[in-house]
Amino acid sequence: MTNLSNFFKSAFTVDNVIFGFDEGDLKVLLIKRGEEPYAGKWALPGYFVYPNEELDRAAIRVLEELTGIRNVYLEQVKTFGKVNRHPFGRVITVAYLSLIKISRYTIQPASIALKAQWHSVSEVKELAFDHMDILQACFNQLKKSVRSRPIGYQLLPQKFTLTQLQHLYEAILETALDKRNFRKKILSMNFLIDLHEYQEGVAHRPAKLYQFDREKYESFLEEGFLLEVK
Amino acid sequence: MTNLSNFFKSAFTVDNVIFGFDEGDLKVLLIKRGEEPYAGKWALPGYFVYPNEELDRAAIRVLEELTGIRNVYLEQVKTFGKVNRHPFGRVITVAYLSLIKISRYTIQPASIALKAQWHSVSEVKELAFDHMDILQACFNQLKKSVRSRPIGYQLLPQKFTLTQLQHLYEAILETALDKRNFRKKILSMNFLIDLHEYQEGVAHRPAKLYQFDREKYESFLEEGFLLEVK
DNA sequence: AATAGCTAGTGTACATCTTACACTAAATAT
DNA sequence: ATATTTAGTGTAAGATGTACACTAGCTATT
Repeated sequence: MTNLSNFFKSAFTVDNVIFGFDEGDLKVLLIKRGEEPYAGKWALPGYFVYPNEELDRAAIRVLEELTGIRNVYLEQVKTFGKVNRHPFGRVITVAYLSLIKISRYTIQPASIALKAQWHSVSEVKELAFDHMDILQACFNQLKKSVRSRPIGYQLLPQKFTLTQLQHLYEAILETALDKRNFRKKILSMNFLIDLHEYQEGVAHRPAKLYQFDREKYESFLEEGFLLEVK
Repeated sequence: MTNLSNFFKSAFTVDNVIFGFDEGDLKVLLIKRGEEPYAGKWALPGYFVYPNEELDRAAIRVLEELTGIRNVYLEQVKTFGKVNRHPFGRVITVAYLSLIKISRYTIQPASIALKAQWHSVSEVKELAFDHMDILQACFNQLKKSVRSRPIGYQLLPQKFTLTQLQHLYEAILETALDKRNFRKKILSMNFLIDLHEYQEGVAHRPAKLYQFDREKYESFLEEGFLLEVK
């Protein structure tokens, strides 16, 4: 085949897997589609990339257009390209991942999204296209990445307790962690600042409050680390 | 924009980053392009994906067509999609990675490849398109993945010495490793079989020969491990 | 005022792993 | 006989991982 124009008949989309955390529960943001194909079905918030648009920017734009969410960091995870994954033609999709604090964002469905809602990850059973595969791949990626860099900065209140941080890890890793070992490990990494302040108005012994040492947190983000917790 | 047909004017390609190892040197397989754009320039072996072709299969096909290499395991790494990365239109490319034993394959350039040659990774300075970026990203990925699963099965002779295995790690990680610690670590993982045989005809003390315990090797491939060597 | 209920917070002993480091062994070449 | 080359080996000290149970301090309830 020497006529390259035959190749220029495909399209590509971006799909965003936005994990949300609030008060101990891990969720994923889905939209109810108002456009064919799969109109009326739940799907990941995704859409076509404009011909003159960077992939990363498209992911950001599409997310905002469909859900109203902006100012999130999106990370490319994997590209899905099965021949018949889209009924309208050959469409490959680049999957992006983010993890945000649910209460910090207001969801405003628009464009082809009739609704946009948080769903518990474990309860999602059926999605449009191959979005279940994409969700699964991104969830696996999330679990992996938790072990190699710090999380929490976007997810917890500015002042938080060690128990809150532990619950975040437990939600993502889907496992229980030993309180003492978790504290030892996290504190030894030295990216938390002890505020010498305490919770107020709780019906039990109040917990100490911490915040992230932003500089150290960010240098770990770049360099990565290896955190194994049991 | 409601007319979706405007989106179906793009193309996608696959690009293969094939790392090769033989006798201690880490190389990458490049082709000299015989087609515009970048005719006459060195590039990664990549080409357009057919509209009815799976991405993974396309990567395999393109690699064979351009270089004659087949039966390799290719792993998707990342998708590159800068708007102007291809002068003929919007083309995003999915990068695939493999690591093979150079002497086990015969290179036969064909199709748009005028030549196909191994180049030392560290000496590659300029490539067509954004292929330098792609090469860099794949090299980083290779270094990472070496730490989480076994390598060598495809790269070393069936019977090999621990020093050969160490040289492989050193070539990929671009660092020197401590002989005793490396041996202790590798042997403790238990995926090597001591053959109780020795090198012959070498002008020094002959080394013991080992082979991989295929079952254990493969179960590690699936489950992964965490190997830190210094 | 006493107590029940709840979550916070803490230490240790043991085993395992990491790291740095230098000499002897066994072959060929001269 | 000796030089040259690579193979092969052990240990001590420190760091890290793991399992595990009790006391502290608040509010709510009676």
